[in-house]
Amino acid sequence: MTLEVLVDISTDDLDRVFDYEGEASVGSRVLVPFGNKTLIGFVLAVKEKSDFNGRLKPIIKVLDQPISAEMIKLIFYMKDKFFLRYIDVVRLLIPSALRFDKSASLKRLFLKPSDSLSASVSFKRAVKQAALAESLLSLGELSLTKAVEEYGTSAVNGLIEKGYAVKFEKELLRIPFKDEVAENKIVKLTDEQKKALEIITESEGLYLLHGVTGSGKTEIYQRLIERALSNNKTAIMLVPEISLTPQVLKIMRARFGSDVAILHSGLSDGERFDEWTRLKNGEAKIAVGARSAVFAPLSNVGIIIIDEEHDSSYISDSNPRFDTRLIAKFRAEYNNCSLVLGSATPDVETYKLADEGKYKLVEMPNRISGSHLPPIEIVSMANEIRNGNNGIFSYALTDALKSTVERNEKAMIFINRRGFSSFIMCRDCGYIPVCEECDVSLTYHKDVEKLKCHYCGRAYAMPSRCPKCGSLNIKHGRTGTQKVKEEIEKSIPDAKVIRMDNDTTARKGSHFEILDKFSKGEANVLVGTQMIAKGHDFSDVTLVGILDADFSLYFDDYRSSERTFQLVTQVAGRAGRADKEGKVILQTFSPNNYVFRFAKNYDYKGFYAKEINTRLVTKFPPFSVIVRVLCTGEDDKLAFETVKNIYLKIKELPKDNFIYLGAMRSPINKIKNKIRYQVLMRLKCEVADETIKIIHKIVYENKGKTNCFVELNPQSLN
DNA sequence: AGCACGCCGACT
DNA sequence: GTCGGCGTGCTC
Repeated sequence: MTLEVLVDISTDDLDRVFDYEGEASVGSRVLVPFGNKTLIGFVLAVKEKSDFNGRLKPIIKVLDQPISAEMIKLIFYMKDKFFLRYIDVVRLLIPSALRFDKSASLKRLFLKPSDSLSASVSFKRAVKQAALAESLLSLGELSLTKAVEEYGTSAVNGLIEKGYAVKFEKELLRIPFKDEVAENKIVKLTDEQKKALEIITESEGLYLLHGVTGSGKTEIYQRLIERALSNNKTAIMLVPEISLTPQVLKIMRARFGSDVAILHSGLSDGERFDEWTRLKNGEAKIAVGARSAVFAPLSNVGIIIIDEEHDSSYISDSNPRFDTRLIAKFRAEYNNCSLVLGSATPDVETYKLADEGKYKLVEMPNRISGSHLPPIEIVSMANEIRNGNNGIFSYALTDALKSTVERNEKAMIFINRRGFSSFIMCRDCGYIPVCEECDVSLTYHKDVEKLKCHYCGRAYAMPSRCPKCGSLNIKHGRTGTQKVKEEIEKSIPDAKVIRMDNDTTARKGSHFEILDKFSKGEANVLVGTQMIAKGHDFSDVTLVGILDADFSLYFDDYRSSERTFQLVTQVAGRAGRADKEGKVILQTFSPNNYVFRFAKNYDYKGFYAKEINTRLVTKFPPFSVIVRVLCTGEDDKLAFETVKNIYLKIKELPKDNFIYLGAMRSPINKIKNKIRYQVLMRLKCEVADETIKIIHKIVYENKGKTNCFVELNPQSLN
């Protein structure tokens, strides 16, 4: 038989199948001779006869069959939809262990005591060896890695040399967090939850579950998973990477035990392989994880859930670029099961789909505890300055912090810090310069002392005084967590402040340590960036402070209003769960902005109505598609020639397809010594699909040696 | 991705 | 004369 084999090398030239002679089924992993070396390949199709003009080489051997029929279809779908290389998709589908380990065996080395070892053996001065011998005797065996970790290589080798211990191989699948089990609380559903569940289980389809923080969405998810399992099916549940905390995992383990397999970026290759294998061979039936878990090797999927559906981590913005939600939709359709997107603040684009009836909208507007969402107090920072307060904290927030600490309760202070470019704002009137063409706020570029629009590239002179009120107090800059911590400690000596941001969580696991300290009460004020916004439930947080709420509001992104609304809602939801009422203080220079007006009332629908109208008028997504072709390279001239060619070719397309089309230096025009040019455009929806196809083709044909990539609705335009 | 083939400069 | 630079092309 002739096999169409995809070879495990990621280049454009090799992004096609090669014919081989052999017997293997579709989805097999095979070893093939390629050129003068041997490579791992994947059988994508089988046929009787090859039309290759030459003699076919036979495959060397069939290794296993890691790719299911569904996944084969998914490969073609993703290639077509996201313009990816076949092999890059395959690499998403299989654990990396299958790409290197020749036999990818599940065997691992263990250590066990030999017959000559007994408790009476004396080790004299070899303390470590004695300790190792003791634990071997009491435990019977120890994995080699663990033995080395705890007792050191010399002790392990010493014991083996003396003949007291022997190495042996054993099959083992590691189960992450298997010991971390919380108690499984059986809860009674509220009427609202019952109703939501009823709607979702009525028929297979696409659902948007819009429920406020604390409305009990997790319980709904678990019931849906239970239902799938009892129908002898499997389940996939996706959560944003940062909310994939031990808490979440414990809850799932408590409910479903070892039926759960966890897939996320923190796993080692071995752990990932193990979890993948348990899903593949049916030992585990539920895949829980970040976006890559959407590729879980499950068959007969009964439910797919995406929690915090609006989270930007579901869109991969590098290397293989894809939208997890579309893949989930593909799998749901293939398996004829439901897809449930859950959020308190859905993506505006998703909500529009629900509005149009493409997703069935299920609503849970109330908290299960019956408690209210915490009231949000909006403080005008311009007013504070007028009243003589030039600090980071408003009087109101300082007072609230003091009394929270006095009452022995906890507070969270949230600093908004997205991206690394900054905008300019008048500290007196709140004026923000925007682009005359695009109506998005301008970004300050220190290197050239200019303000730039990231959507059209236009540059403006940096004003020395506010064009609106004439104030000289117009500036940029931001506050870090360190500074905030010091300020609090200075004004409230009793506060025990802990901070959490990229700097303090660089080390693996430090994330959890910080949250643990805060949870146990070793600290009573948590200062942090985005990462404190999600998922963590601390029962006794009664105050949430949001500093600089504007920072993301004027971020140079058409989604900045949406992001800010989501952020404020999410952060506010951290206050006052369980029995204690909480409150939120939001500091801003634009207290009258509609985002805050709607956020104050937790009025998502009101916000949506306003926002979708703005998008319609300004012709931003979902009423257009933004496409960016980014070309980078060390050779300025070459990169410039490339963008120029690509731009001119794109310009030949019907003018009517574009709302905007331009070529320019990228706003940050050099990264790691590589020059960056870009072609930026906004396409009309009706022609977007076909135009994007053509653009990909143009880029492919013209890029030469320049690095080029096409981004759709990019998260950032740096 | 590798690796062979191939055509011009500096060298024991 | 030759060794070797890496540009171009091919891999079923």
